Amino acid sequence: MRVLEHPEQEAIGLDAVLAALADPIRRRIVCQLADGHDDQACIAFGLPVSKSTSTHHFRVLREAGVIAQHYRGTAILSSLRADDLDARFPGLLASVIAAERTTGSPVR
Amino acid sequence: MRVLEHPEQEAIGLDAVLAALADPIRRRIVCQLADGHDDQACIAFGLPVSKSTSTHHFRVLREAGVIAQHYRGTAILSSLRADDLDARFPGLLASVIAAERTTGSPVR
DNA sequence: ATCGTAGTACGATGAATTCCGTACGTTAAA
DNA sequence: TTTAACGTACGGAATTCATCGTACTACGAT
Repeated sequence: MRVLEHPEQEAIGLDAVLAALADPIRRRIVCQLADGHDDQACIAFGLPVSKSTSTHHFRVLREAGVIAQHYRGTAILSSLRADDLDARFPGLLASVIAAERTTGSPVR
Repeated sequence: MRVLEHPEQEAIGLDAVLAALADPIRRRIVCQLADGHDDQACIAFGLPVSKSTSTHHFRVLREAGVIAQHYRGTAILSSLRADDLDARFPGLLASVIAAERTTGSPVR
């Protein structure tokens, strides 16, 4: 089983996090995770992009330290690293999610 | 005197704001403005880039709606649009500034 | 053992970004 | 009026990014 690299909490960088959250598709993923959908495969997010592009976006989020991923069978389950993010950048994730909810495009 | 375009408060986009704040030079500008240095010309920020690159970064911040700019003589004074940002994306600017202060590179 | 599903690797492409230097415009000061 | 200061416009080079298709691997189910 392949190993999925995750940055340690102290290694999470503001540049990477903000850049990761600057993309609407990635914010959509984050919002769905925040809604509690951390038990579904990447493919089940219904993103309007190809499978390989989807892989790319999940990887950017993981390498930035925004999400954690682990295998379950052939699927990968993702979850928000809300605690790590809030410890390092207090309030940041919450304000971005709130902003996306109020001004972003509705999902579907 | 040339006109400096600024987006209306309702037209400020989360994509543009996050992308603008994802750059360390631009966060440095924002932090200096938050420190009250809104009475100095762009050139006085002591940025480690050329004059034309500096112009570029200030323009990105202005067009994203993060800062306001107006001429005074040949100089341009910039200020944070903290109220507009907080109205549209509550808490976002504050958390980014706090994050930059605690984890970013110190400004000289 | 075969097949299907979830995701990855790789390479390509086009668009956007970062940065620079040079030349120019506008305004204030000498 | 001449000069200096501040910023812009433009063009170019290097880099990064989002996206895709195709081919592949890993795992589970049949």
